[in-house]
Amino acid sequence: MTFIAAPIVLRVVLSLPLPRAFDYLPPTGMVADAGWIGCRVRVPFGNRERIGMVDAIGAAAADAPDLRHALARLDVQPLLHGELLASLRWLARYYHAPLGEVIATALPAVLRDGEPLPETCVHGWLLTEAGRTALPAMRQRTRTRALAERIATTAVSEEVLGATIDDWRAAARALHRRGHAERVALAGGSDGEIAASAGHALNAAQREVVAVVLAAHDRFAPMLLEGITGSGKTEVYLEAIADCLARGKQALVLVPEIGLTPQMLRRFRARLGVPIHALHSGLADGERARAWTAMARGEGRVLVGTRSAIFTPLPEPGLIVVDEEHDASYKQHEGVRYHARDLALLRGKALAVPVLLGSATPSLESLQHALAGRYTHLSLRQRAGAASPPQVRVLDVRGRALAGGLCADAVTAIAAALARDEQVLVFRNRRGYAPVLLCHDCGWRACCARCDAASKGMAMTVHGGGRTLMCHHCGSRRPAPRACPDCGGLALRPQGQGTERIEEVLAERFPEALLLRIDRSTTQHRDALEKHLDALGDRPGILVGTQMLAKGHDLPNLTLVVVVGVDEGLFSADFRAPEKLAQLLIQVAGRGGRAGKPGSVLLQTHHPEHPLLTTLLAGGYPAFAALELAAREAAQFPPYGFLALLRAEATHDAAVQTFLGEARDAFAAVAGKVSIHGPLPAPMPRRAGRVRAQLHLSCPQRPRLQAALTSWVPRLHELKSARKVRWSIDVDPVDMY
DNA sequence: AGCACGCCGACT
DNA sequence: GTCGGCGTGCTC
Repeated sequence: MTFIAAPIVLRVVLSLPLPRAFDYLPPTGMVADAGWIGCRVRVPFGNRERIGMVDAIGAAAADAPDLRHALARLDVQPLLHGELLASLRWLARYYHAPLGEVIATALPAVLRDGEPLPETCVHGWLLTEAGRTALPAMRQRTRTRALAERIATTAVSEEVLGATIDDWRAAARALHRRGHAERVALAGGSDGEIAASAGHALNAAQREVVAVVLAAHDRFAPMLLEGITGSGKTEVYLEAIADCLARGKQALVLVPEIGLTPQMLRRFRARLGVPIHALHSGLADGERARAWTAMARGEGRVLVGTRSAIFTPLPEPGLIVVDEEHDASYKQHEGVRYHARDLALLRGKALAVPVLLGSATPSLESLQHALAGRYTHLSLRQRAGAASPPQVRVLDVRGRALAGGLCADAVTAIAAALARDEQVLVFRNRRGYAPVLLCHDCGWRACCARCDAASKGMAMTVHGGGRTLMCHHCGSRRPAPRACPDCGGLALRPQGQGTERIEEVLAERFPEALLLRIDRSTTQHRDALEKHLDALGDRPGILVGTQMLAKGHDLPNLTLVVVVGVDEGLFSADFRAPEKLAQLLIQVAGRGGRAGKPGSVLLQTHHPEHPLLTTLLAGGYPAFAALELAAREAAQFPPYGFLALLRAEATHDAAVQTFLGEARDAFAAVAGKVSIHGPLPAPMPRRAGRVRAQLHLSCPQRPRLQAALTSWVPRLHELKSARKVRWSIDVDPVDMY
């Protein structure tokens, strides 16, 4: 009897849109064991080489093709292991993305490309013997002298220098040239240069919240901290992190893209007295890898980062904080469409640590968990400072003349503010909403009869050059009316029309005023935004902008906010539009009126009596949220139902239709109780020449939706028509389009 | 995703 | 007579 042992092979995942692994023999002369799992390997792939990750080891399948050898093992110790690897596997299953793509998304670029772990030791600067001799003769009051004095007796880390001396690098170079200073390696993580400072004195409410947070350590404890603007949420985070550090644990802090500012990092550093590692899109690849590695080695104790920071290893986990947890930037909008806040909860559970979600305007998902008792619900309702809340006024624009989208009262108010040498923000709530048909005379808007009956309240959007109305939830169509069915007027127009000319109109009306436009095209990055706003300072002027202006950066001289496009949030094809509108209004209102000057907010609308508006104004966000949650429940929208989208995009409409049609046919076999709608055209064409459409899946039970997706997605990969389109699955979509 | 192989139009 | 269009198929 012959006994042939099947060779032990490496099951390797690669960064490919293929839902499978590839088998390789270990590099020549090596034997694979379980210790290889989570290590990177270089493998031949076709006629190229790629970096992959060992997902598993096992016996070669009997029908295996001729296997090739991996070329090299790149990690002695697994790069990914334990909780993080398990969480990534979960993520791949939940979002129905190939594990290789998930890993490529999770790893810093440098590591994904196969580079070794970077050096993480901290560098500092120290005066040389010659430098110490020369010090007394150095010119007083120069940066160079200040630096020399700082580093005369002990080395100071570059991080601390950066935080305390402006432009220290030039000074260091100057000293180095003369042989007066040298760069030295400090023991990793042992940067004792900054002393932790005591926190601000907390008020009673903050103390109470902190006590609850501190009591919840060493176990999974999801907490929602609902704190109005200026109530001191950050102080609570800092107390919790300080406590976490005192217990010898690491803390991970997620912030929205706009929220990670140098000021914020300085504040953390000063309060906590340890180096703060930062991770955000503005960082060079090498720096990102260094921060990741420092945390992985346990040298880094606190990491503050944006969305992708949720993939940082935490060998000594103590706490995860998600600031502004409702922020849409936590959801990835391409590739693996994960939600960092949801992953924070997943990891917190796996790591058995508290997860602190904070927001002035929590997402309805998180709020619902808190109200149902699944999250500890904490609130801070008083402003720490003395600023009084702004006065909000609704401007009914029905039948009123609009110039570039602004009504006369708004223009008058702007003129008055400018006359007082104050600043004005004209905020456009235009986030790519599809145009809903609206009667300017009476406020009537086109609604889907079918979906309205199901209490979904879906607005219909204008298609076919204004001739057709379409519901983007159920797909039904009907011709657009010529006259308003309610008032018989002829002022039907797509909402939002006309606001494109806001700046022109403002420039004509206020030729003397400083006019600053802030949007994606003028302000690519938040640094540019900060610079624009710094340059503006306190000078009187008008800011025109969208989302970007809603938060951050104090503008003490801003006293008037005019909001245009409120109706887009009230009536939209996106069921999340009201929630986003309410969050924006609260945030924008928070921008006006500081330092004793009362602010005012003007809301232009055709629906001054809309319950969402009146509830928001009378009862604030909590009252609004209660109302909106009830509507979501009636319509079985999240968080009471669960959604997934199959998105497809191509240059030819036929390719998209064919693919989605076949996908829909394939779905019939796996549907169970999951409903499917579509193909629905995406109402906002992203780029000319490309067509986008999607299938909507929904189900009141998450497991059923997941089960259907699990059987369905592999079939999608096999569809021939799939190769002619770009497609992706979006589980728990945030933006419907 | 890349990349190769494979059959049909305008060019040195 | 070739260069090259992107359709289809594969990658351990």
